[in-house]
Amino acid sequence: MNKQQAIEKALSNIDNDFVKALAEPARIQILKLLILNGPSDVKTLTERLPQDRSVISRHLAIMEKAGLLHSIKEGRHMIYSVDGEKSLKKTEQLVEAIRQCLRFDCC
Amino acid sequence: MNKQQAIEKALSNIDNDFVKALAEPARIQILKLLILNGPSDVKTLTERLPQDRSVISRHLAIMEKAGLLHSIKEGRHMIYSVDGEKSLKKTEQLVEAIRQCLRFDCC
DNA sequence: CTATTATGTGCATGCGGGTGCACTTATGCA
DNA sequence: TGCATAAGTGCACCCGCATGCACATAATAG
Repeated sequence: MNKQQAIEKALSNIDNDFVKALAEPARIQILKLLILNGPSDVKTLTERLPQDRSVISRHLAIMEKAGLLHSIKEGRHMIYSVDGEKSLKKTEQLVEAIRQCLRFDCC
Repeated sequence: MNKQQAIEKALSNIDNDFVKALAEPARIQILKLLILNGPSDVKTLTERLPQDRSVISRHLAIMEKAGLLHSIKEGRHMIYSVDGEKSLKKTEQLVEAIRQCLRFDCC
């Protein structure tokens, strides 16, 4: 594998959806609440955030798709919680991508 | 320091400008070219990318402000290159923020 | 069975930001 | 001293997306 292929491979590990999910302050606030209070339903989160319930619902969907959260249905309630394992894995994958690239940068 | 303060402190280490800089595919392409070909001026980068020169110039400014790149002026040319040290530092700061948060998530 | 509650989704709106053109500024060259 | 080249910036345009309202769907309570 040549240099260009190696760099492309490393950069392809930067999950754009994951990074975009982290790039929105409102979503970081949701993350904070979920970590602070544990698994929560949409209504509870909405009561502690300025945005409309529908907005929170959409943010949660984005974050779940990105691998930050997972959800379970409990009757009428959707309980969202941090997917710690997958989040950490994705984050470390990001660091590794950057590391691999920087390894080429000096040569 | 209580739990909420600890989480807020950890999350405040998520540099929004840095994450946003990584969240744009066009900027990842620029990063790729800089790693592959080493320090380059704006014109050279533009010749290998579909966007207008002014667009590339603005992306470079954003990336420099985010800590991904640094630049030196050489006559008429602005030479941009990857700031490996700072990039890696910022990335690891991001992982550490996530790690600290997840530490609270289970308890 | 009906009313209420929780959630998701279609739609319209506004804003941030990526994009390109034209212009300006700075620097090197003849 | 002109002239060409490199880079940054003001401006306009447009797209993506966050936001909120209204409506639809699902599920529980009475």
